[in-house]
Amino acid sequence: MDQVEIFKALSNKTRLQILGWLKEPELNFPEQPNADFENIGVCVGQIQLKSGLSQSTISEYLSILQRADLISSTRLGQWTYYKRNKEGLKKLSEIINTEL
Amino acid sequence: MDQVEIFKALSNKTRLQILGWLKEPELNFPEQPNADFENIGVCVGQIQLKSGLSQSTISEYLSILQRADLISSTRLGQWTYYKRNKEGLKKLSEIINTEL
DNA sequence: TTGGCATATCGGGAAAAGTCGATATACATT
DNA sequence: AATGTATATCGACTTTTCCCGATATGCCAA
Repeated sequence: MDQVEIFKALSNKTRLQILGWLKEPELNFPEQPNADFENIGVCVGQIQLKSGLSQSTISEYLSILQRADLISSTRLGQWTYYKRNKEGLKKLSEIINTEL
Repeated sequence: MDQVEIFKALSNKTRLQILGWLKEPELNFPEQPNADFENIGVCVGQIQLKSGLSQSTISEYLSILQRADLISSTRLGQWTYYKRNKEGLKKLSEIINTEL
């Protein structure tokens, strides 16, 4: 994954917020039946609702974050759940500490 | 400083390279008379030369990085020297570790 | 198998970023 | 004061990003 793409993914207010929300899903999203926040994540609809942006925009933003390895997704039935990707975030932290 | 602006500053290949070069100036730039790399930094002309981009572009890139608190500048005579800003980089690392 | 949701993808218009050459400014030397 | 050199700013053009509505796809229930 290109480093520039990681920073591009982070250079948007809404996308940064999404990552922040996913860090503490219990605080930022309503209770979810049949899907543990920690293991599975938060579904697209909830994230969209919270963001106030259109469905298509949020879907695209999530895929940008995923391509940058900052989040990962799980499909369950008709829902897609997204959660933080700890490895990707750790790698980013290392880039900053060792290369910049 | 807005977090988004920090990530925008980093979402460009050349600007990332500049930060990398400034991390180890002795390895990346020729000897400089009258200006210690550690204390004062590297002058704009050397950075431009190494980047291959135009003078105006590099001047602007350096000011983008400076506005994001990632580098700082010192004017000495007709030269402006830029160096890494450790505090800003540390703050960035903390943002990633605590907010994302 | 038809209809209804949830999500993804497509096409596009507006705004921002990338990058340049030309010009301005600031300082140093003669 | 005039010239030369280093850097900054301006104006313009091209490319990319933002964000939307419309449409497609995938899955489930009746």
